[in-house]
Amino acid sequence: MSDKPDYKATLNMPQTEFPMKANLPTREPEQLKAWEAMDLYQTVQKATRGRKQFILHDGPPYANGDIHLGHALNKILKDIVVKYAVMAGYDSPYVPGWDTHGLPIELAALKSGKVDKNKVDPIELRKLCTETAQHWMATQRDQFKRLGVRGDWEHPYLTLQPEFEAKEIEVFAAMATQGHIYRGLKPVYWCAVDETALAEAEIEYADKTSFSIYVRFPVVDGKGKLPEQDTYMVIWTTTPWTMPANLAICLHPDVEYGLYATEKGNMVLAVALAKKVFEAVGLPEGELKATFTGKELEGVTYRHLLFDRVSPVILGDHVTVEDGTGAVHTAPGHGHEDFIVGQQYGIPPLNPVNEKGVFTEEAGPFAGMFYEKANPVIIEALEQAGMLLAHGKVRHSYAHCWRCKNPVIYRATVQWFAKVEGFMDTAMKAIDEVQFIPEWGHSRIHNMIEGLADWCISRQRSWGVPIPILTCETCNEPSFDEAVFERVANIVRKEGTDAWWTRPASDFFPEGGLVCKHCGGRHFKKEKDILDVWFDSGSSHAGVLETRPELNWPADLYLEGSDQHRGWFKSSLLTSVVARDGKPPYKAVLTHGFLVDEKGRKMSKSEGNVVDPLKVIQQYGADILRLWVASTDYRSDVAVSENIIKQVAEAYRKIRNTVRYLLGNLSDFNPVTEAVSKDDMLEIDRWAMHKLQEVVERVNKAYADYDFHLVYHTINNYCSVDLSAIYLDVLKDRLYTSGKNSVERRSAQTVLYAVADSLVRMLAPILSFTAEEAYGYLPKPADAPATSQLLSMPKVDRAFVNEKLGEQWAKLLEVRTAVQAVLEKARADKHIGSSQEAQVNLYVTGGPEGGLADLLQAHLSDLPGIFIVSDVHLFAGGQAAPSGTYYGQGPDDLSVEVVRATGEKCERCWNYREVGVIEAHPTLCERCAGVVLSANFEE
RNA sequence: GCGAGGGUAGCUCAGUCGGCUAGAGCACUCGGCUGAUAACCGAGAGGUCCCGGGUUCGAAUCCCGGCCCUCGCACCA
Repeated sequence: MSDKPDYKATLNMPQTEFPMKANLPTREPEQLKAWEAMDLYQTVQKATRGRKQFILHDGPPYANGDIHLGHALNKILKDIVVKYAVMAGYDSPYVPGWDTHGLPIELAALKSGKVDKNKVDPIELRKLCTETAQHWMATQRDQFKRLGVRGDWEHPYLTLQPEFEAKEIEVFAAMATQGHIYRGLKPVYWCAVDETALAEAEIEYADKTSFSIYVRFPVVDGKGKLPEQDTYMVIWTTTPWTMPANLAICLHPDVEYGLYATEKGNMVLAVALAKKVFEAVGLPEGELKATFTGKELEGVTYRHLLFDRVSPVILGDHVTVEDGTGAVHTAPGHGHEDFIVGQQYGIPPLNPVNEKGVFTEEAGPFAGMFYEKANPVIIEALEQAGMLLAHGKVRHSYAHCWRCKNPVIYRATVQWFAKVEGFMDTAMKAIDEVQFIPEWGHSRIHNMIEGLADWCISRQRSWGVPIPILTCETCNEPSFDEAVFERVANIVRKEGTDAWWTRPASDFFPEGGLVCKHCGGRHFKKEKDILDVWFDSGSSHAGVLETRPELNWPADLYLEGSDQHRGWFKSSLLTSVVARDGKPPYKAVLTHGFLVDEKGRKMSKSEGNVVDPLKVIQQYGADILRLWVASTDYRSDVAVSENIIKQVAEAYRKIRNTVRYLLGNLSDFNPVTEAVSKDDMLEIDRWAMHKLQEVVERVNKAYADYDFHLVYHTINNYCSVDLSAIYLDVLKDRLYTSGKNSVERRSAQTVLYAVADSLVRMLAPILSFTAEEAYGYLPKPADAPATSQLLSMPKVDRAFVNEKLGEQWAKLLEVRTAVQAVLEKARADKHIGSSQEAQVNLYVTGGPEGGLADLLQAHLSDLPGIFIVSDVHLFAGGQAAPSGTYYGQGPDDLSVEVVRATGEKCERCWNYREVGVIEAHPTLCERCAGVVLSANFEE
């Protein structure tokens, strides 16, 4: 031994290669490669085969564009659920999917310029669409993988896969053969310039100047309420060209209508609007002769003078008294509400406008005119017929085609529908079996289905699954022949849906040909429309759960944003209850909210508050994004901003450092051979084990309840308070200065190992990268799995649950807090610096048996360690009160005094003690000298 | 307009059979340590529990009425 012994070298300082700096953006991709190399997904699947299943069925995102934060939120939540399920003992396969058909992809393909929009062959276009969809699917797949999401990425499901399409056709067939599919007229947005129907998504609103006309219709049958001479219903409209299609006038049942005598006859209009209307038509306000509710006027009829047609007055809740006359011109062929209310009264839509926007013969004198050009002509005709009260111009918001920017019209066209009425009750009954999380999801979807109109499932496009209907060329009646559907499904299963376009209709005939049930015709044509993409994704429960051997129908869980109550949850439910015997496709539905910024505003490019997940990954790492997801209560809206991400990154560092410190103190610990049994543990270590059980219990419950933010907060608090600020701080002296193999040190390490091991497990579903990294540094038994993701969740070890111990230590920690307050006073005056420079005197008057005095007395030898001071003196039984400069009150009647510690600073443990008791080590306290001596002896 | 959900420190969240002075972590400020060191420990400051009524001895919590935000629907004749 040299003259200047290096006592620091005799300490057991933490040692670990686990880096403090996470450097996630570079480390994570390496981890991903390692997972790829070990085929993580299949490895987990193999290891969990045969267990009880928990199937989360992935809702397919639309394969169009890079992922945004909403995607990331959704996929990370799913990943947490699935990883927890596996760790909780289930076989939980995860097959991700994509929605690959539909308009946005078709438009993107058209926009690519590789095909001529006006003369493109459907097959050519569909090929291009396939490429577009595949491209984005691959892009998104890589981005999802980068998030650390574990799934069967090599075998995802796509709605364009033949097997999926065949199943979808079978679902359609089931609906059709049960009589739930029909063909009908429905007004859709129509661009007369592009000559195509437009989806809602292709509409944009812009200001437009329109005509504004007031029109009167003479009453024919007043139903005993209205006079039939010189009496008129008065309406207002901004679209004169829809007058030829007028088939009704709609009133609100509860609005008050007045019969006004004017110089132009008796007029019926809403009382609330009378003043405005008379002003607008330039008449003195008429004399109010009688009033009626709308309801009382139902069934009154009036004459359309341009077409000599008698039509009814009907009722509708959509009527308001904000504009117009309170009596709404109703043309079921040209308006959505008009169509619906018309349906209720059995008034079929009249559409005298062709696909070019030109009036047909049905429009009589206006036939051949472009609808917009007809406006002034019609106004003139109304004037001639004595119907026009006034005309002017108005500027208002109006729907335009997003591609050609021209105003669009509503136009009734032939569409295919699912008759929801036929299975609405079944659907509502089915959801009673479903668990909704949060619970309000049930009423939300219930209300939605209750008010559901028929589902328009046809689209006049090429990129999708065809409606597999053959129509008789002779009588134009559709065939619902089961054998045809079966044939289509079988061919599609082999060749994909291109076959519908490439093969002749006769290829889909059953053996022996097809005969029209109505006219006996033998020639059929193929339906040209395709199915709504919601029908695609709505069939995924059949197309995926029933076709993959590792999955099963129904799913245990669907997990999507709350907008999917109206979307995927609904469409899946509707197809399922029809095609699968009234059963819902899911046992539980979990929803998350939407992304907003710190102020609660939705994310939008124009607001500049959009957070890009790819950038967050680049800057902070996927684990930060994952931790952010876990930190939020996702059931309501989820706030995110640069600032919030930064804060999560801070919390991450705390957790990481805690884990690092644990690992550092376990570098020389073998949990198999060196663990200390419970009975040999120090009391504070048993208390730490007790606290760990509490945390494990709370975390398990939080996971099971999908309360991931409680997992986050529990672990965060645990790391900061119980571990870092209390237990680990107290432990330092013992870990560093005790003999390497002493029971004191091994006892602490036994706890630290349990804590580190549990933390890795509890964190694995959330901080998948970091948990895996830490797992690599954790001492492990020989049979430990190759990945942290195959560990089980820690279970509460009842042997360590000790409520009494918990209470006692809660009290001791209260005393500790009081001591720290007094230490702080002494420190503020520079009386002490390190707390080890202090001695603490505790004054307490005995109190009841088992009271504070007893508690302190029993733990007297532990107290210096707990307070991290050099000495503690206890004065129980009413001895002298504190007389020093630094004192304060503790719990009960405890007084705390801080004085400078006596003795000298031990060079090794820095406590103030009597040093030099053992001559060989004149600067060490007796304990340290002993440790050093026996260490030398061992060597 | 209708339906659903939400509003507690700067941030993320606890807190309901109504009950101590509304809590935690982080961030912030100040201090300590220098044997977890781009760490660690301590202390402090920080709140009109969205607003206004009501019930009650007592309301973040229950009731009524507003405001704001989010999702969905409807409307824009």
